[in-house]
Amino acid sequence: MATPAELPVPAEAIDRRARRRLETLEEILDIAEALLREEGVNGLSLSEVARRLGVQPPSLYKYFPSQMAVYDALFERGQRANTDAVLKAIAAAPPGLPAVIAGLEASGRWALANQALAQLLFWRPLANFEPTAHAMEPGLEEFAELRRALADAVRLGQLGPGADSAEALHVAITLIAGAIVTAASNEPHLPWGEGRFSPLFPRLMALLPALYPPAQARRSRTASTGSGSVK
Amino acid sequence: MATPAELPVPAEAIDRRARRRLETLEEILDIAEALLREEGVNGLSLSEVARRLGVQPPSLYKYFPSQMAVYDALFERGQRANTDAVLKAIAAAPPGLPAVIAGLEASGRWALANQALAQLLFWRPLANFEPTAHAMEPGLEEFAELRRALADAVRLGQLGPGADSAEALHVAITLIAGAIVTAASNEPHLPWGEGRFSPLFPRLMALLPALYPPAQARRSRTASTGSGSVK
DNA sequence: GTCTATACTCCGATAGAC
DNA sequence: GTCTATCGGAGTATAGAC
Repeated sequence: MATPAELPVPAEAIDRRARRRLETLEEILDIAEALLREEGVNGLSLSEVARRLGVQPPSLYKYFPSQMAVYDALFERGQRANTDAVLKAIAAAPPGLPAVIAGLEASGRWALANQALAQLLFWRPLANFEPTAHAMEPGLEEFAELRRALADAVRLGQLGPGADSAEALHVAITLIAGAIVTAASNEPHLPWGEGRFSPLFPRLMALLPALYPPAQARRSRTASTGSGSVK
Repeated sequence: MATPAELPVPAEAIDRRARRRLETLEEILDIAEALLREEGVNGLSLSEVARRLGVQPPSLYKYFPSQMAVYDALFERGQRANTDAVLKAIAAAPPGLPAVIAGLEASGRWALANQALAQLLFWRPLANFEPTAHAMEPGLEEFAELRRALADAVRLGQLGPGADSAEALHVAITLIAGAIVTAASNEPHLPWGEGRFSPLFPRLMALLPALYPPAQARRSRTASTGSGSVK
């Protein structure tokens, strides 16, 4: 099991060791994530992680220098998972506005299904915890991809030129964030699509063309009565 | 200082004692609120409260039966403060849609200025804490008042008849909640009105007439080109 | 209604042997 | 990279004297 110290260590063994180390890192984060799910966003205890991993607490410090480093890794993991859900939904939807809507909805579904991690990402429930720039990166990628989808929507004539802007991205994010936080605070046990709040999401998305009306819509709206009503 | 036990206690003394007790209760909550502000929503420690109050921790149990009871009182206090801000803004604004907007904006200002309390109200960052119905009551009052203001807006022709509904109230709440949570998570140190998110609030409010267009707007919109754009 | 004393559990983190 | 041992606290809550 242990490599005798006096023998030269073959390169494969180093790889194996590195791989094993990565596996342990992931295992620690799996346990930490489960703990957050069970105990709430402030429920991470390194002692409990060690207990579940079957090691003594000091051993964890070979993998993470502090509790906050674990939180930071969880933050990055959450950003990664949320971003993956969004990118996947965007890729699967027709380009343009449908992709924007699909991406935002995927973010909402993910957040309600992972509320403790979502709180870590979307608010700041822990004093003295500031995510590192590295942990934030997936979120930037998500923002960039949503903005690309908005630009597609402008190109396709689904939204007006103003939608190709940082402001439009922020509006879209505000709409999904509102749906998430109202659902989570008022109906934390209901999944996306049930209750009084998350079902409003399609109506909120219909507001994007109202805020950034495409040229055709402007013309057609003046030609027909009552089309000013959104959905 | 202490009333001798063998003497009959005058009624004023009982009142004084009750008043003094209420004062202490408020003082405890003041300290607890300050602690939340300093340490985050999960930073309430009864030992620290006792330290700052200048008593020993066990003494606090004469006022609150448990830590969760303190959290519940803080929850109610937050609801009360937020609701007061909203009601005051509604009362000071012209009735109808301006009152709705003023009320929601007041809620946003309060939330950004009291983020730890706001997290307690608007998300569920603490495992094993469920606010009591009593602590929720001010929130219900706020919802009812906002809905009255929406009904006024319908009566005044500022919004269409659909705005006199629970759904419209939920939409309005979703919009302000989105503004709050995006500002708090992305720019926690900026006050309301600065940064990339809370300044979008007026544009979001302009979406209410887009969702629930009043009769006149429908007519005037068909008569003029380009007015389909919101704001 | 205050205190002392205490029971009990828990935590994050470090030193140093192996 | 694991462990034991330990530091140096933290905390909530209760019992009981005064």
